[in-house]
Amino acid sequence: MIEKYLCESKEINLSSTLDGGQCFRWHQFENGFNGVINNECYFIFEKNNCIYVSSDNLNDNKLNILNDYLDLKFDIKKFSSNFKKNKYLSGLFNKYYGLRILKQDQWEAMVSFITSSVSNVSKIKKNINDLCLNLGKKIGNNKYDFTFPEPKEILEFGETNLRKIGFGFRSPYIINASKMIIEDDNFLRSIFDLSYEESLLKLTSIKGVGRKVADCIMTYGYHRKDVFAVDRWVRRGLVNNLGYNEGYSNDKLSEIARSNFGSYSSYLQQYIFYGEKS
DNA sequence: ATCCAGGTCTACC
DNA sequence: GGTAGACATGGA
Repeated sequence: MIEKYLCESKEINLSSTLDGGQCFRWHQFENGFNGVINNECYFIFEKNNCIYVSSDNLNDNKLNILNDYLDLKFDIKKFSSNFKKNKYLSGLFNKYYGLRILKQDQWEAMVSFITSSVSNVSKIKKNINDLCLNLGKKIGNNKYDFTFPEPKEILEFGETNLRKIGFGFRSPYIINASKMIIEDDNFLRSIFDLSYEESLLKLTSIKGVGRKVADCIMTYGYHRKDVFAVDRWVRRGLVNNLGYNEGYSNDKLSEIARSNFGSYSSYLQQYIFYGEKS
């Protein structure tokens, strides 16, 4: 295990970022979190006001991957300075400074957010980790060091077994998504090249993916910053604290917020979500 | 116990 | 284009 410096502690808040509802398989251990990126295990931790990472064969390439995954190049200070006039938003930035949006794997994000519908973070975590424990390959010594299963592996596991491990009515959606990805091996990759509207259309062609889930997939899996996912929590923030019309549907609110905030959308949404939940 | 959870689909107006 | 009801399950 090699250990390397990543950044100062103030640059990233590990618990709100790695365990704040945008991803579901980083696990707290002592002063940090264990997790998997690109089928490799990492431990990210805090020590002496700095963030470090340890991992096997931690070379420059893996360090770059990690910097990218954690979105460390994103300038939170510059971003948040655009909203100093707004009491609610500047309050969120003061309170949760260091919360970042992770650049996650597309397939994992897709399955995770199909699973998220009418669920809660602790149950989504249970579902997603059970899926990996049952179907993933063991790649490390910690309890949750498993790969995320490929579409083929999930398809072979089948709807009945997904129901058995607690995915409920989302089970057929995940099976169907697996089929679509297998039948069109360019499906996931192609979305990187599409406009927002085209991406939305393509993602919502998957059963179980509506606008909200599609927005989450684009935000966390495709790393788009011009996306404003509106769920029941973000809705509360928009309506109660930013003066948005209570009569509007979540879809409409998402559309309006997105046009108001442009490339600031995803990060604003993340701070609002975290703030409303806390 | 009863309610609620990062919604979506279907059927129908 | 908008909306009741159904949908599985587990945590609080």
